[in-house]
Amino acid sequence: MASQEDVFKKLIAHCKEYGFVFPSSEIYDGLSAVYDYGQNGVELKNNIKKYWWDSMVLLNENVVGIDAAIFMHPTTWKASGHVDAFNDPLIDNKDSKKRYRADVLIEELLAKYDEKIEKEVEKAAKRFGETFNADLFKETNPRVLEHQAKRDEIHTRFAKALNDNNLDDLKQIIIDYEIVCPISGTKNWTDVRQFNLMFSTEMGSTADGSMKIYLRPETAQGIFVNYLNVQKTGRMKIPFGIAQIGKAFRNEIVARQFIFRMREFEQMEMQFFVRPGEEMKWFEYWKQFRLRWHKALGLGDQKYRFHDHDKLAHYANAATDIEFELPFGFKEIEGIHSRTNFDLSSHEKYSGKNIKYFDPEINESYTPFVIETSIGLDRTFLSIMASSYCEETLEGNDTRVVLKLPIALAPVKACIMPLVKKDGLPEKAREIMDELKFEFKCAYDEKDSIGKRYRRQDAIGTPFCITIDHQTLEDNCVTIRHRDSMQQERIGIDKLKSFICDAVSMKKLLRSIAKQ
RNA sequence: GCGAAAAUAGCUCAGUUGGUAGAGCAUAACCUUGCCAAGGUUAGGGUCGCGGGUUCGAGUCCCGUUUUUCGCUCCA
Repeated sequence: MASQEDVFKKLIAHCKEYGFVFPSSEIYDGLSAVYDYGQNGVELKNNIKKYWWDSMVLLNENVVGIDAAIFMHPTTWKASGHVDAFNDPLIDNKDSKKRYRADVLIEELLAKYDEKIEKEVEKAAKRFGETFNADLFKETNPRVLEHQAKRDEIHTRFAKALNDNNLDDLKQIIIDYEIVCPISGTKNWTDVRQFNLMFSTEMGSTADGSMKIYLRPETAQGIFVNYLNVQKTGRMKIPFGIAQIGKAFRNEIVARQFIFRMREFEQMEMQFFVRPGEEMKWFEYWKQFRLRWHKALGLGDQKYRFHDHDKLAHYANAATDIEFELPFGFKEIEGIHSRTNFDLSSHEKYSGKNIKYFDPEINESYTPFVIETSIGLDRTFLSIMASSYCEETLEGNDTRVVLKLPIALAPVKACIMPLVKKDGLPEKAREIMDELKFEFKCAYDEKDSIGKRYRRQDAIGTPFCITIDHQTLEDNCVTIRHRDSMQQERIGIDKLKSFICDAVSMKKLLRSIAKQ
């Protein structure tokens, strides 16, 4: 039996070979952990987006959408805590494989010199008794002066390195003063690296007039800073939600596992604003709603599980992940967080603007609490691809690779093929295609044997193949061949459109989410 | 980031002690067959990931580098 690892490798190869996912800038050797979606990938991705968007915005009358810019005012990220939380110079010890803040290591060294000086002072104090003048001692004792000189020397270099943001100098200090790892006791250090997960760039073209801005590391803040705009212009009453789909960027130190962790990725987020004290009720509601969304895809209920967080982030008072079983184990696909009023309060503080909501029902003004549902689009894409990829052995030891994608999400819904490339069959096939192409994505194929053409469509997950044969010209019926069962049925051309429209519609999925 | 492995045509791979880059599949054209892939003829496609070095000569040996996969680490 093929190991899970092999399955994953095959899936990656399949994604490339059939135009789902390509490595970015491949002709230049690629760019680490950045991928492009191909002709089939983009269709699948767009369908996932539509499924999510419709489930949020159509099924919930108190949820509306926005599309905020990727660039935001830099203070946004101070308020959200992103700037302070992750802006440290880090260094790894290669032996213990432990990571330290370089500035903290140096500060500890300075503290050691302070300790040494204090010890000298204490010793002297004991010797001289009450007549001891500590300040005078510090200024004159050669050992203290030596320590002090060394300390000052380190401190000066340290301050300069920090001021210049010079990581090489920081490392040089660690090397020059022989700082060792507290665990391994060795001096085998990596270079010092700035560990800021946010990508930054300059806005404004003149050197002195420019401003450092960030590519958003999450889409949520675009919703928070707009919540009052939406509430007022949309006459929204709490509880209400704002949905958004968009790119976010994180400069991950280690980004791996294909499109599971990328530096540029897409999120589908909804922030739901509730009355303080009612957040747990809504947290539970959205947990169940979101799980129904996943399960409606029919990938297998046993592949999902909740994972509650023990350690909560600085903004949350409850958090759970929806995990999905990928070839490399159960992994987080979606997070559902009770974010309290951390973000809104913080934006209120930093902006100085009053963004409280006046609740007419209880005649009170308050900062709403927030329940967030945040799903990774690329991870969802991967989970769907991984569980749809299927190698089948058929009669006669024949094999086929088939992508059993949820029909509503398939990139191509139908492939129209004339049985032979003559006798007017191609013309008839084109005629049918010209009618269907207004309804859904169709493909046309007349090359190679019919069996070969079926296999090609199986590989990209096309649910229906429509074959036009000689009999079609007489009775106006075609053969529909089903992807999963490989069964065929005859159907009148006049019924074709409604048959496929019905089968590929997202309505069935949406209905099963709506009814509890 | 550390450690290990890998990189040759779109895909899967072969390439001997260093001696003129190959196969199958795929792609395109034409012919043939016609309901579950792999009939015939022909064509296109590779400075062997990239850069150095050793050598008369490097896909092959050495060094560096990039990318990918795995383990550890990290993941607001």
